[in-house]
Amino acid sequence: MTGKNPSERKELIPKESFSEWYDNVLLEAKIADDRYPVKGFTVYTGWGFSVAKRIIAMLEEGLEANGNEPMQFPVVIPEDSFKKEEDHIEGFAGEVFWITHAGENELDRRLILRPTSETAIYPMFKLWLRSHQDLPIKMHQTCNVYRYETKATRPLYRGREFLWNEGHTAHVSYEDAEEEVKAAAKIYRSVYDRLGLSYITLKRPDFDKFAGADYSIAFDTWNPDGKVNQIGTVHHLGYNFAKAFELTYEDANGEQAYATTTCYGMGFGRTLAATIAHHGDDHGLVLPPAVAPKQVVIIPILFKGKEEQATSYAEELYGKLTDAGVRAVLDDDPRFNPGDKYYRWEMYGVPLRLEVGPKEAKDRKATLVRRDTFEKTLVLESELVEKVHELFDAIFMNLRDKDKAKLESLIMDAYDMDQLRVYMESRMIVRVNWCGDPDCAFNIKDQVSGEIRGTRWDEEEKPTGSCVMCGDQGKYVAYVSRTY
RNA sequence: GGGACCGUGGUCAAGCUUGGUACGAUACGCGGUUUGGGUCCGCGUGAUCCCCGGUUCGAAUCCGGGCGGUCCCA
Repeated sequence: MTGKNPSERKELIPKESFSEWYDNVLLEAKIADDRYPVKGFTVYTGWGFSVAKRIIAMLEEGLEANGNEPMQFPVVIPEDSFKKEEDHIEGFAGEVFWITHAGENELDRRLILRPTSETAIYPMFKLWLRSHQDLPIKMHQTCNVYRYETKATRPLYRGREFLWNEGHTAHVSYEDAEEEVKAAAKIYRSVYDRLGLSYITLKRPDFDKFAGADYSIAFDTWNPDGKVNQIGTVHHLGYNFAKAFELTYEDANGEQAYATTTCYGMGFGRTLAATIAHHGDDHGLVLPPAVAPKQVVIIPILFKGKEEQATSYAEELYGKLTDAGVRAVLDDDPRFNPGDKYYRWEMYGVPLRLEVGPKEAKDRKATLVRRDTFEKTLVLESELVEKVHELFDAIFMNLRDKDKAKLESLIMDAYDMDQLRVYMESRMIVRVNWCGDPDCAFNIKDQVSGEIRGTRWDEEEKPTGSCVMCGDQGKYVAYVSRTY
């Protein structure tokens, strides 16, 4: 695409070339701009952040319905708080940003930029917690966290600063916390479901759980490049943090007892990336109507001398849709041709295009074009709003169903290492029998280009043979994949 | 951690071997023309060729060092 031939328009980048496609879409659809002059830090731009905000709102609404209060904790954490829980330090120490100076002076007490907020939150929980009547404590916050990633960074998938929502809760009993884990998982799933994203819910193997957790649940979703994208995690922290931070309360019998805690996080960059990467096509984004900043774009087709009919009719329809609560935009810019506008709004992934020309104006009709299938429907003005909503539903269901079918087509079963290797080479998500021995997991990681991500959490899968690695009795059905 | 590649207008780029301050496209702005799938034409804006040093009359180009970025493998 050197543009040597001026008559040749910019070619669309096929989605098969995912990397190139993705970089192009981020910029063209104003999702994010990766040219910020610090590696691993990305600017969210207008369209992308508008979508992100809608995802954030969905999640926050769910969490608050669950009783999580919204809060905002500071971004800095003192060194001594950060170092209270051993496993936690070990897991994160290598990737924290330190604040060591203020002005010209070295700080007596060094600070870190939160890589996650447990160690910021628990000292406050300790102050707030006196009796069992104070429990549960449930909060959430949407904020940026900082991790000095050493692996290759990629906009929205892996940055050194990323936007997420984290929930933190403290409970009377281990079982209560376990219920909270389930509740959080349900809220997360409902967000992914509304985005039409398919995913697998895995319990991470012990060697890959959150630093300081009893166990970790993760939502892994497919990606066109064959890696899986972890879009959310929920952790039962047992008593690990409660003991380290002395989260105690007086129980009903007047005895001091330790609370038990959970935490969970959803990365909005990755969730947004999944939405883009799953549903997008050669023409650009395809957004689920629920999160599209604009749901319908109205394009008047103007003929010389007849502009007025199309324009005023288009304005009328715009008002009608807006009144009905549809997020519509009227693109009546006279400088561009309809074709130019079609390409542009397709790149933005607007679910429906409404074309109104002299024909429609005369007949009081409208032509609706679906972004996902490009299918055209001619509707009467009187049934426009109703039809628009029907099409939104149809688009959503189509995206969701295609997504599900895609995930299913990527999951393969392998019964020996050769088979596993072959499937990994073709970038599948592979189900294997596993004895549960971490050594076998490490050997698998060593021998193929993927790793054990975990076992199904939401449903039980019974092993069907011997461990793919060592040949001993299989105890679990594990999922192996490439990863970000 | 190991390896490969790359830094030239906002973006994509030619030029680099064989040194002479940069071909284009796209984007953006203005004017006109057109408008049911990227209309065409004209004019214009926009580049310390990543940085520092060296060689040279002269460096985007050659040499040394640095910084930044991308990708692949563990």
